[in-house]
Amino acid sequence: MPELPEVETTVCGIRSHIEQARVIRCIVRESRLRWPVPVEDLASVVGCVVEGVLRRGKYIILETANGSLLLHLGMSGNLRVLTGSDEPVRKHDHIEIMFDNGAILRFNDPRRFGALLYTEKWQTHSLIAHLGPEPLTDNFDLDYLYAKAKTRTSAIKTIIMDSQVVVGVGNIYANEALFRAGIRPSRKGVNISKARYLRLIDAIKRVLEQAIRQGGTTLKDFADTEGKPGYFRQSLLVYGRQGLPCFACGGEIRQTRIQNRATYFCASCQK
DNA sequence: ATGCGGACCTGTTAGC
DNA sequence: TGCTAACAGGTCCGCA
Repeated sequence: MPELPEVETTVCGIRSHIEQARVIRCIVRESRLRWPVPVEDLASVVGCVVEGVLRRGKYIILETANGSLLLHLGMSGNLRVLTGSDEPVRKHDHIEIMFDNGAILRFNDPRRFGALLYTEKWQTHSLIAHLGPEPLTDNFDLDYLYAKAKTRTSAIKTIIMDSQVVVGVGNIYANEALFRAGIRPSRKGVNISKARYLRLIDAIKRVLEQAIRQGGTTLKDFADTEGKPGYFRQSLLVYGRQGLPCFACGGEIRQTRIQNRATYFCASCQK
């Protein structure tokens, strides 16, 4: 489900409710997520104040003085904030984190590709330590990406979806950014000029920023922390549009597979 | 060191 | 209508 904009939307949605609130209880109904939820370790943060709600790549971090919770939404995960009257527990509501101000964080994840982990120091955690730069910072620039891509033999789409190269670019936004940059997803990264990498970096930043402004992309079931969908779907130019006319030239959008992921492009606009 | 396929899951949809 | 297969927003791991 979630790529960077959806995770960012989620983080912004929960922050005002739980920052500076104290964790009073964690309920784990289903511990079989991507990795077993370390129920014992979660006790470390009970009684602690959430001092920061951060995002690194697609990981959500709840920071306390006694360690942090690391949350990943996987493909189908969703976080809701409950405040008032409780809503009934539904299928796949696996985890609940309760706070002293009455707020409840409820994690729902049908496919269970998501994760909840505890770490004393998230910055050096093995899942975080080797991540590439954040795409919306100045660290993600032409010199960096050009140098990085030159060492790779794979398609540019594969390269920008590699979280060791840059975090947060999932399948939807990789397709969208490559269309906006006029680059064929299958083109080898080594065969792209500096000028075109500049367009690509610009396109990645623009598409992610726009998606964040619109609350992410709801294809089927993404919802923000209040249960509302994201509206970037209406701004998708190629994703899911196979057989339909290209918005730029009228040609037919084609679908193929790269790294076994659905890939969409316009053969005349993207070379 | 990089690249690829498989693995982890459930739910929805397309096809017969 | 009903069964089956394919596919879905992610990404780690093991092997070549």
